[in-house]
Amino acid sequence: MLQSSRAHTATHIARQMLEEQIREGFLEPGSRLPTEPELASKLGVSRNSLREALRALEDCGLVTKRHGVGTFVTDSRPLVKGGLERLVSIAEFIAGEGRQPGSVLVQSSTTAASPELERRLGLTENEQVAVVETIKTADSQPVAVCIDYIPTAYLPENFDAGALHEAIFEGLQRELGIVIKYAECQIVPTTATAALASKLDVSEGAALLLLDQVHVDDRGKRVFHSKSYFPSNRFSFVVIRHR
Amino acid sequence: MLQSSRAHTATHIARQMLEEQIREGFLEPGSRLPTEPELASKLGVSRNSLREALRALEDCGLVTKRHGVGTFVTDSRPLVKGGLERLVSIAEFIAGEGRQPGSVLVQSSTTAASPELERRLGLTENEQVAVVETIKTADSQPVAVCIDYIPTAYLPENFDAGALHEAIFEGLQRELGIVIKYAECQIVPTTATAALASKLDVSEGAALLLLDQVHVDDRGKRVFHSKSYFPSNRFSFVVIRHR
DNA sequence: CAGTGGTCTAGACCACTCG
DNA sequence: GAGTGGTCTAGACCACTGG
Repeated sequence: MLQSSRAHTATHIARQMLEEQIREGFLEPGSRLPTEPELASKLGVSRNSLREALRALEDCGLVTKRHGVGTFVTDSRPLVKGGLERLVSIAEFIAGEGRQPGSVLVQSSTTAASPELERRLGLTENEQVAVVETIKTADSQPVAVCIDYIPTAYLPENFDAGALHEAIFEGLQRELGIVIKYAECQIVPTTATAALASKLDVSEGAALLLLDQVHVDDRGKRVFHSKSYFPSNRFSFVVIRHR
Repeated sequence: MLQSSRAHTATHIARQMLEEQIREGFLEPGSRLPTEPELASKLGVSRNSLREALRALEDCGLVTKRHGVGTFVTDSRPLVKGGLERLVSIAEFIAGEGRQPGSVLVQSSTTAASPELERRLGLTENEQVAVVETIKTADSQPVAVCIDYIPTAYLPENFDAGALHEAIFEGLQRELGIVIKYAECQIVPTTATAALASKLDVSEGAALLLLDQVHVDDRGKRVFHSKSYFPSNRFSFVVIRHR
């Protein structure tokens, strides 16, 4: 019996075994799984743990439950690409697509927060924010322009916010102990201004996707704001919408 | 003790009581909740049920948990508007914003499925699809153009697919017993063609958001495809992205 | 080390679906 | 009515955090 590096928990064990059997094709798409009590005893876990595992698989779209009927292996292929529900950095996103991520610093400065920023981040008046603008690349090709707005109040004296540009999540955690837990992401279609067009190597007026995000830490504090611009044809974002 | 209409389950009871106390301000933002065993006994439910309730509240962003520390009332305001993770019809979405939804049928016809459609819906060759195009309105103002593609194989002989245009989810369920469970939604920024511009009353080249969706039923079958176009300034979509 | 949330178990009963 | 998933309970132990 293979043991994976970590993940001893009963739920993980059940999830892994089921997922493997489904992905390897031992369980036919469309076929019914054994009943929950049966499966639980077969896998040597409690029914509760099994149910947690099944829930995870259902979230990934691998199985479908029907109350009073049974649990079935989903018979449509996975298909899913992006998965916007998960908050990952652009670099992680690019790496996940099998390409080489890069980041070019365009500018790093400090200005007064706009009223809009004050509202979004819950700042008091007259606060300063560090503004860090970068171009993200995949295999050296520009794929996104990202502008981060970080209140200087959170940063140490004379801290160079530009140093965070390559990996802001990791940087905040390592340098400042701030753990980003989720982002509220507003999805806005827009068109390329001349400035954005030249940075992204698209024509002016081309369709862009703007992800306008407020990042919140594990204490519920809104830590920073970011705007990321993606050309429509160079990235594909997907969300699974449940009824 | 108030009883709400339905929702007797222990989890729902716990969730409601906590949510009420948070929203009414009896629990200060940022304050710590009692420990789970305490809360569970106070609310008269098992710790397991309480934990399910807390998980739901965490998903809504009302509370935040920190392992080994406690559970806290999130201190940022809710802010959330759209919530793209939930699959709701455009009419429901509009009604949820407090406006009057409407639907105008533009055309209803039948054609051969494109290769792209065949791939997305897993069709065999030479299948026919019903194409239903509508303009969705909010308080009589156009806010979206929606085109649905439904394989005729799923429809009864001589069924008028145009009849579904007002409420396709309900129609499919009532007429055909098909229950849509989720959609795989691709998010695509685009610009208005002349045809779309006139229907949406925006200028040509204006930024639009296209939600390109494949709808899947409770058996994992991909039932129909839809494309919905929204002007950027008339709708706002939000996703909560968790790390 | 004490206190917290995270996970697990075994057993019970409820709610839904379908023949 | 038989069989399925949905929910609940009580009690136990594990894993993390912070003083």
